[in-house]
Amino acid sequence: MTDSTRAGKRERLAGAAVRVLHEQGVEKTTLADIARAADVPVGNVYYYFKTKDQLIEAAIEEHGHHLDDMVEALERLGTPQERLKALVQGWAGESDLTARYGCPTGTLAAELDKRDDGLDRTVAKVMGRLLDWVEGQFAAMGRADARELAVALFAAYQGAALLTNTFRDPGLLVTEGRRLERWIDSLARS
Amino acid sequence: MTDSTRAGKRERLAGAAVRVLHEQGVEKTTLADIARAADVPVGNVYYYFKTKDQLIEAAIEEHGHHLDDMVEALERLGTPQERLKALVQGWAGESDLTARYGCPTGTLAAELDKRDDGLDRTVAKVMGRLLDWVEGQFAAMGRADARELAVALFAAYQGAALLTNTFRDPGLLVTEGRRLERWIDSLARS
DNA sequence: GTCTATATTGCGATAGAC
DNA sequence: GTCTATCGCAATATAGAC
Repeated sequence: MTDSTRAGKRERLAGAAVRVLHEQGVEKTTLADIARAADVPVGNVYYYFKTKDQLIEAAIEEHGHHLDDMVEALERLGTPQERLKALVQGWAGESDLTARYGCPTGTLAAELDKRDDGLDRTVAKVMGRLLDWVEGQFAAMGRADARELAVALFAAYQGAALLTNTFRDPGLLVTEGRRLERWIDSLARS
Repeated sequence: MTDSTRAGKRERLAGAAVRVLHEQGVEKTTLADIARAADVPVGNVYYYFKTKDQLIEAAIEEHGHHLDDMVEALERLGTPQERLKALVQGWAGESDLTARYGCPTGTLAAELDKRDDGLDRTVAKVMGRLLDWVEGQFAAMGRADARELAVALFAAYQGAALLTNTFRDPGLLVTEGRRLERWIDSLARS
């Protein structure tokens, strides 16, 4: 195992793809862009991934693992409302990156929907896992309408991320985050 | 003026572009796709638009006029909360189309952000006009935090449209629409 | 297993006939 | 003004040398 294969080129490519796809979007990103970011020769990509679609799929799953790790960290907090508010604070903490490139999950979902391949189903699954977890938190708060609340919270973030990106204004996401925290508190009290 | 130039090929092209760009996305749409939809020969497009970007720009402005017309119709309603609720109902009424292709404005904004040209600023202006109008309605309701509320309402819709599209479930937008209507009512009463 | 050189394709854009 | 034929380029994918 030489130094150049350290960490595995396949993993390097998938990891670089997550970053570059977020910054440039799926359509504007070439295999050369990802290969350069991963420090792997262009033609070599096809040894690890048969098609561009397979590399994108690996990137989506890698991104899904990031989200799973985040959820795992949130689980350590004491109450559901603390966990949800920490989730919102995490989103607000990425407001600068979001202003530049949008929400990684949301932009991916929007773009992949326009393609013929089935990759939009893959992002939908990743997004669905996080949405289910949010629903679980509201359910733990004793809310019968947990699903509807989960959709509302997640949609509020996704929309705020889109506006933040469109108007290049990180403050929008921060302000909306504070509003959502107050909203979560109000639900916990009722 | 022959029959084939009726309505103007330039207008036909811009109008067809609005539809096709919504359905297929900017990147997947070729000039040939738009020309076919407008029933205009491919090469002829360049007589009316010097570049693909200019055609997209014309499509954005055409879409902006649609939104302006919608706002004009809403203006005829008696109270700000009626106008805002009618806006939400209009969004919910497009839930099937939204499940298939997403919000026309939001998907356009997300995609154009990834491009080098300045077209993302053009969509931002169009979206900004609608956002300003919503803000004006909340202000007319006597709310000092009108801007924040406008962002919250618009973001809630944009996010719900994204989830509706991602999960291919029109019901999400309908349910979220009802929640937003109750929210508007609660603001009017306070 | 790794990398280079090249085949292939599809699209934006242009030249120029009518 | 309208349309056809084609150029040029960029990007995916492959063949095959090392």
